[in-house]
Amino acid sequence: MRLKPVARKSLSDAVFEQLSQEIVHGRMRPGTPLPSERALCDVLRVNRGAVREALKRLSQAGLIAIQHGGGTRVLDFKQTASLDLLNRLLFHHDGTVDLRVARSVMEMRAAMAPDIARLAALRRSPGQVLQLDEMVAAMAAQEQDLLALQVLALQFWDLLTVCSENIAYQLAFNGLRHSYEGMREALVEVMSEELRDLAAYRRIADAVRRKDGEGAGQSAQALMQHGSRGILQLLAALESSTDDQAANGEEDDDDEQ
Amino acid sequence: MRLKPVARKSLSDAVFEQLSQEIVHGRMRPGTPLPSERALCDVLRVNRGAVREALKRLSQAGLIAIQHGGGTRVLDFKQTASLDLLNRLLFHHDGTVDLRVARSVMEMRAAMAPDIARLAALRRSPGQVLQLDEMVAAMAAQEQDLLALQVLALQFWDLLTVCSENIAYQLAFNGLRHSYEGMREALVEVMSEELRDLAAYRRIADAVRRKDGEGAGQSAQALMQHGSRGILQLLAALESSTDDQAANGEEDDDDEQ
DNA sequence: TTTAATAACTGGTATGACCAGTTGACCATC
DNA sequence: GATGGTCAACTGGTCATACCAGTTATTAAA
Repeated sequence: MRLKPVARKSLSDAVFEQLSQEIVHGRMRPGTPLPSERALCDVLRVNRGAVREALKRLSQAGLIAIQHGGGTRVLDFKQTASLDLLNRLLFHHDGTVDLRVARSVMEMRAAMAPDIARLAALRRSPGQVLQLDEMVAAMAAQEQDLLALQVLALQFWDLLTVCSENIAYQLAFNGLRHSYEGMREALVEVMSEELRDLAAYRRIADAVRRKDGEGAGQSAQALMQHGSRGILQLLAALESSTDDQAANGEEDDDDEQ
Repeated sequence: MRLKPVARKSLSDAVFEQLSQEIVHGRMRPGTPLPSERALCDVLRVNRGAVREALKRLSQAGLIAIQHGGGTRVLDFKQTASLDLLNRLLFHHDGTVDLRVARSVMEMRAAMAPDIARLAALRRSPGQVLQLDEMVAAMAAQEQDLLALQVLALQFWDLLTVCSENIAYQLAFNGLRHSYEGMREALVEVMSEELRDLAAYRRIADAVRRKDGEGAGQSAQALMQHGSRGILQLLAALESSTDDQAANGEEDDDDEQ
């Protein structure tokens, strides 16, 4: 019997959740005016303060635009939202994972990792080298447990990102991690090849010790490649079997003129 | 006579601004408990609703953690915030640009651009090819005006990111763009070499037309490299001339053991 | 010493009033 | 016909005052 802490949501959280889902899943198109705050109070049966707190958060997240006296309208979140929206986009309303979003996350991960490793090698402190060694040792000790390896791998990359001394990478990593953790357990099998490749993590850590930026980058790229392969294959297979939205033309087109 | 819309901030915006600056600039360390909502009302001379709206936004931005009944404390934003915090980090309290943050943005940009171009080449629609052509043509027409070129280049990359059909890249690009626009005019000179290299943009657009992912990626990498060079040199020069916080040891160390 | 009740915090919700900005209809003016 | 003023009916923004709900340190009882 595995019990989890009961989720406790404040009213404004619930309002935020409902409205953001409506917007993100396309039930409220960009440009659509939102009901007035007082109208939302009526519909949602909460006080105006709760509604306002939620609207302020939606505004900050880039989902809506509020104008004093003029009303509130839905924005195109693809142009205005930031990475922390990923975990909301990751799941369909039925709880299944949106594979296009998952693929996006894996692609971005693969592009960033080599440069993170490269910079980490150039800028790491001596103490961080030791931390990386401990990390790799911990992974070697957990070689059997894929889930534990996955967590450790995440921590490994977290540490490497800190070593890179690049605040943009750190913040982007935070956003990616939040969404990645949402699908982590679902991916543990397809990523087993990457997770078990302890030698690759070793190579990265060694290159970082040598301050060998290129070596670290290449090792990271190799690790990402043979790790992402399985996922991309899985996604391609699932996509070809679910051609439900294939309304428009497919590949091998030429310029229409 | 160039007039701009007058800036109008709501109270909760002002509160959010003040508190986030306090946190981001390190005057409130992670773990520090915030004053209670009622205490903040007293200090800031605003009603509790305004304070609560601001706190909810700070919580969503990953800067604080609110616990019902338990109080509110400051988080380590480097571990919990997302990319949209960049534009707040970019400026010191005196208004000058934080060069470490600027360097981070340029590095991340350089790492993402080649993969964005690669994916765009693989997934673009015929219509998007035409849009890219128009974009390059518009840049050729503005060859003299660096500021206009900079704006167009930003739009070029925006379009390319849309072509990549990678939602993570799109969201990350939004975050980077917001911070980039904050330092855009300051960088126009150092980036002139990149902005004037219309042939490179042409090469990328052509590779995208040919669905040549590798070609597009390489062209993008080349463009980024010779564009970022000037900036990194500038940053290195400025850093070496301002060695004020060089309390700890410098390079060429070895493992302490 | 341990445990249970409690008082004094904390944040969360509710209500009703009023201030302030926007919009559109209407109207006088030019 | 175009311009600018007036006004009513929206919209969001601010405020004060309750009270509910959860946490924590204190205190009294076992």
